[in-house]
Amino acid sequence: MPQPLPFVPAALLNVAALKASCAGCSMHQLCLPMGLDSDDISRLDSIIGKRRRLARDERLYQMDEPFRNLYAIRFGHFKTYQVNAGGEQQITGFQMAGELLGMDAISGDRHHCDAVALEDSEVCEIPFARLEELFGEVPTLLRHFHRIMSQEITREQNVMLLLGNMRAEQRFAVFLVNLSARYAARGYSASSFQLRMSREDIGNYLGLTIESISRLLSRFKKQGWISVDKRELTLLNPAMLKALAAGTEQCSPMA
Amino acid sequence: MPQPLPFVPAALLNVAALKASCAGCSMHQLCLPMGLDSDDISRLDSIIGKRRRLARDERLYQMDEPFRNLYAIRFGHFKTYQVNAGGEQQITGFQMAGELLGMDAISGDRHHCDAVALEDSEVCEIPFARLEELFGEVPTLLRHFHRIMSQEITREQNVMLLLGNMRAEQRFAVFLVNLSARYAARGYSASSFQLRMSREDIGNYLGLTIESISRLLSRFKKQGWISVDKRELTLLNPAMLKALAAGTEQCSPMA
DNA sequence: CGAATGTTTGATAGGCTTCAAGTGGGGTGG
DNA sequence: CCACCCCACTTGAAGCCTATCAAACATTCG
Repeated sequence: MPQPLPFVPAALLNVAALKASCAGCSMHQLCLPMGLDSDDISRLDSIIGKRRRLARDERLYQMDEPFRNLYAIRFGHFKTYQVNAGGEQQITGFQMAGELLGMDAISGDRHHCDAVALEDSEVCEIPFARLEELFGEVPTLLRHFHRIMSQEITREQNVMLLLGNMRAEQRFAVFLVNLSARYAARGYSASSFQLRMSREDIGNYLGLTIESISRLLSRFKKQGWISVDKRELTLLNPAMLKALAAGTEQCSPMA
Repeated sequence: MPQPLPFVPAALLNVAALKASCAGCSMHQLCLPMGLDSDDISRLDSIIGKRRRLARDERLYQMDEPFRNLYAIRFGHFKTYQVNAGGEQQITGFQMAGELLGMDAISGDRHHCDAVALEDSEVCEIPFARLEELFGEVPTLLRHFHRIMSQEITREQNVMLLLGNMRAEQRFAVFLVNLSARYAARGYSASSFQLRMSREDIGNYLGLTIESISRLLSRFKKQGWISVDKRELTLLNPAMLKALAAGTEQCSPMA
């Protein structure tokens, strides 16, 4: 089921030309065109390749595939994961509308992980070679691109902190609070949203098992901090969850 | 004690002008100027700020400090770490000569972690604003910079895999093999080197305790895979360590 | 309706942490 | 010069958090 695009006047969505451009995309305030004037946006538009729709579980790219494009998510959700020699996989992130996929492929000219749609989704193909050409003409774009890459670095550092130092309860609270903030930034409810990923995916991302995630959900529910029905989630006590995430509030045992 | 600079003809080192330039730096094949012709290297030289020496345990920058410069390590070693609200710290990386510090600060205009010298070290200050100007004139430099940032992203993804999926033994093997490869790339011995960081730092980085690191060192020594004397380390069975790191070889219990 | 998949819950086990004590080297001050 | 102390490290014992194993339950889809 495709995601609704909130906060975009219907008039804009009805104009095909605009709809197919960055200016008309509901995500342009969060995505690559952030901060560009309309002139520069149209320059960016001119290099954007075709849009690509993916069904749930469809793969956008695969590890070791040659790198040609970055991808901006128009709507939908993705996960990215690595597979090591032993066949174990580690999910390195969940991405949503307005976020950029593929930056880890720049250094080696081939993709370093797999990207898979968690639901029916659509991305903009951004040919990286042409983007590089554009950097010379649009310094604002270049600076914003650097910020995006840097942000990805800090995001991963935060995950390292999570995986290296936190107990299961805190990890899970961080995960929920993070999702909440990102939905809020997109104009969705901060307290009520749908988990697009399976319990197994969450566990893999957080360095825990599916059973642990299930138990955490049950415990948080029993404490009255959240309510869950399948993948429909509501944060009933965001303050407590934030305190848990920050480490202000103590961890209680899993039993 | 300052590190020796290997593989640089003494003639070069004796010319002060060259010594102070990227062209004369033993790390220019690994560092920012990689792949630049001599013309572009001198352009890069012209924007490089002052060199800065740091004593062991001295801090290069601190979290939340305003971001002005990237730093290229000329010699020595650093660690970078985050501190969360609860005061817990997580080391996000160990950096050595030829590597770049501070890229995580671009997105927020302030440093996202602390950087501390593990021994007497020297860095080149690279004013980021001037570097950005130079990007417009030297596309090769820009492309290499993107590769460096992307490489940092993939490095962190590998750490996420390590922290999320691996047992203590495998983590430690990955750590040793990684150090070995980086020293080899710098012309040092791949099998024999000094650990510049404390056991506690290693443990913090790998998501383990100092006691676990100590036990791992003892076990690896007992197995004949390494020899250790204080911080002097020799890999006696690199193949086994690589197999452990890859997950090909099974983990044995810690007892 | 039945098989397959995803999830929940319980019992047990194990790997690593925590707590504790001891070792050893380097530096300092007498 | 040497005794002392401090710090980093090592080693042992016990406990806990989470994984693993197992089974039941729910849901989806053919």
